[in-house]
Amino acid sequence: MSIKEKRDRHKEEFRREIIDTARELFIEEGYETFSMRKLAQKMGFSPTTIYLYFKDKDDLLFTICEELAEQCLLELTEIRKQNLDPVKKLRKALLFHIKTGLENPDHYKVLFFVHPDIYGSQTEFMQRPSIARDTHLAFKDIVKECIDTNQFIKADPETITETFFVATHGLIVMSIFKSNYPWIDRDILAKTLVDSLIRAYRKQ
Amino acid sequence: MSIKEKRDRHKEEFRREIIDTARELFIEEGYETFSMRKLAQKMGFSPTTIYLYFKDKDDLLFTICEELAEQCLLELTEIRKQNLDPVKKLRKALLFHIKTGLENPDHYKVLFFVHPDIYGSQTEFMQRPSIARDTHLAFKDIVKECIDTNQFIKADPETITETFFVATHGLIVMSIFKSNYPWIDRDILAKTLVDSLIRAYRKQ
DNA sequence: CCGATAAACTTAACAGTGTTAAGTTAACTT
DNA sequence: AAGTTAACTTAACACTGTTAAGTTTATCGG
Repeated sequence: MSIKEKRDRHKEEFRREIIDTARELFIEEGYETFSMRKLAQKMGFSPTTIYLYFKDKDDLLFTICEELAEQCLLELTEIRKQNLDPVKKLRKALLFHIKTGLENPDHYKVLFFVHPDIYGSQTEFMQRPSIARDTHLAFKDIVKECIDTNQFIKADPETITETFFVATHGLIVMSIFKSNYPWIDRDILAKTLVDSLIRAYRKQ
Repeated sequence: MSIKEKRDRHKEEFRREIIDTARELFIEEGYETFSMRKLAQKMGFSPTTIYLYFKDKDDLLFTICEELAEQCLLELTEIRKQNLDPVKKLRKALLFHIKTGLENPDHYKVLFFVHPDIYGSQTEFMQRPSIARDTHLAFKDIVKECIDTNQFIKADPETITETFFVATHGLIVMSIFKSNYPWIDRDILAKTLVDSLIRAYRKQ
């Protein structure tokens, strides 16, 4: 069994090597011009070899981007655990979401613009463990905290979470795809957006 | 000159024919699978012919989508002229923006996800006449009206306009690319988002 | 009416893309 | 040593957008 184990480990290592080289190429080339053939050439292998380790291009790119999403989830969990005012935590979390998106435009593109139906239905999404699900739940928990501590008006946490998410998502996406937008300063718009959203749900 | 005019008119007509056929194909195929070769085949021409009327694929698709954007601008101008409470007008305009995006996902994709730098810098964008510019200005004017009639707090109209725009944009984009999102009802989320944004800037 | 010019359109090709069936080489098992 | 299996490659399919060069067609001046 030791030999089989060794082979398996080697296979794992090679998979990692593909991921790492792919990430490099992906970052220097960007989503639009990344190609399986370029990756294969960079690795000194034939393009078909990659298909022995990944189902297809989307599968590979998604693996890369999920690793970034995982890091973000960790950071988000960190924010959630901090001994801070829930509203301040929410603000921090939303601004962190925006910051991460803006700093990793290509990763963000893959996470939200390829694999169109990876989410499935809501129940599917909520049952199957995924980083996207856990991130959503982390945000929702902070929102719940805001309501439970009477700082937010009584409203459906799910609705608030989705409202906040799409709004921040919009800022990221617009900034990523239109290089000169927003016209006003990015950071100011980010803060204004987040503060506006919070103000709409804050009591008094 | 009459013959030259006739030729020019014919050329115009043929251009229109390409646009109309392309829109048909574009709507039935969607952005991802629309191709110049399919269009040429549908028209009974060689693919190269299209390049005599349009610079490239993006140019053609953008022309199609700008026509929809033009219609929307007209509708928006209509709303602006209505004898209504400015805040109600703003609400109507924002909901109309969302509705149009959701009803024409492929057009929306082209308008915001191809031609990444058509906008240019803010001054360029503001000087060169374009539908995007006029739409932006139309929204901003409604926002100004809300401030001038003392219904909105005193804040920079440009900042508010951009904040509102990216937020609604986010809802549209998320709905378009993730077919099952949002989990809660689309229309409810749209109303919640718009009302939240307005609430954040409304006096009292 | 005829030859020159210009416009309209096509053929064939370039340079790519993702992906797969089939074949080859190398390593391990019996 | 022979058979099996895993790893990897070759060659091809079926596409994509785009362009240089060639052909057909129609208009214009003499």
